[in-house]
Amino acid sequence: MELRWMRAFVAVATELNYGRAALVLHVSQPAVSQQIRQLERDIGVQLVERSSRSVRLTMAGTAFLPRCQETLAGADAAVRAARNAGDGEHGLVRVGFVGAMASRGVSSLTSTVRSRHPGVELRISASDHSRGTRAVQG
Amino acid sequence: MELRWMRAFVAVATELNYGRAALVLHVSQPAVSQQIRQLERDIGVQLVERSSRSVRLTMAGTAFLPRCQETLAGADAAVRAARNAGDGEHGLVRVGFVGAMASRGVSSLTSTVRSRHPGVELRISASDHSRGTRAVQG
DNA sequence: TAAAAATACTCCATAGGTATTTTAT
DNA sequence: ATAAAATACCTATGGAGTATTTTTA
Repeated sequence: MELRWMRAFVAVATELNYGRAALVLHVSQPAVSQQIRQLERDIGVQLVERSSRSVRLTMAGTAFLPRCQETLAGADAAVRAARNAGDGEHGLVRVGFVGAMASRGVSSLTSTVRSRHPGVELRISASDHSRGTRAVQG
Repeated sequence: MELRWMRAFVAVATELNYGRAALVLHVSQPAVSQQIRQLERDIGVQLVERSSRSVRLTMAGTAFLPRCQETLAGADAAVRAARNAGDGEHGLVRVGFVGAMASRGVSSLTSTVRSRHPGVELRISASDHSRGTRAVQG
């Protein structure tokens, strides 16, 4: 099963017309024909009843449609969730250390942070006096 | 977004090891690498933090995983629903008509039934006497 | 006969495989 | 030194396009 085929099926089921479905999907009409055939081959069940004059859904197609839409919506939600969680995972973080702190495992810590948050620019500065050292995010 | 990539991601997130994920997916290890890279390119966010010694999920990957599993489960459910609805849409149906019934729009009716339920073998018989005419499904 | 889907074919992109290299422990 | 992922490269399958044919209302 591939989402491409599901998208094609939803377009066809919605438009009930391969040509219009093709326009919606921004592909050619034969491409839609092929996608539906592959989908049907994959499932092993005919979903669309075609003639040169009308397109209808079979019972299987009717049962498939809402689940298909749910799945596509779920995929979109998954992508949004990932992008959303990824936001904030970039920018600049400045970190300052004072005195002996600077030599105690800082480098392994920074390499860990750098590999785990590769989009974040991390700037480390060691200093004897706390003046001028600060952490800024964004 | 394609389900293939989601399947690869779930395998990697589960195994936390590209080689084992490849075994689960029945593909080679470089294929898994490529699928994850395509997935990340598609989403535009890094999902997996790799080194030659460890595989971890980023925050985005952690957020993506459960939604991904839901989506894959949804796709399976959609396929099952279609197959289930398709069941019973095959077999043999014998239909008999008596007298004038046989000539009143039967052929258009049968052609409609045949196109809408292509897996069903439909046998029509016209008869003057009702003896021997019956409907059987299965 | 006209509108719409299927078919035939061609081309390109993507998927996947093997061999090898890089990297981190 | 070793185990694991990345890279390079090659091949093949699938996807998509154009042109054409078939079908049915």
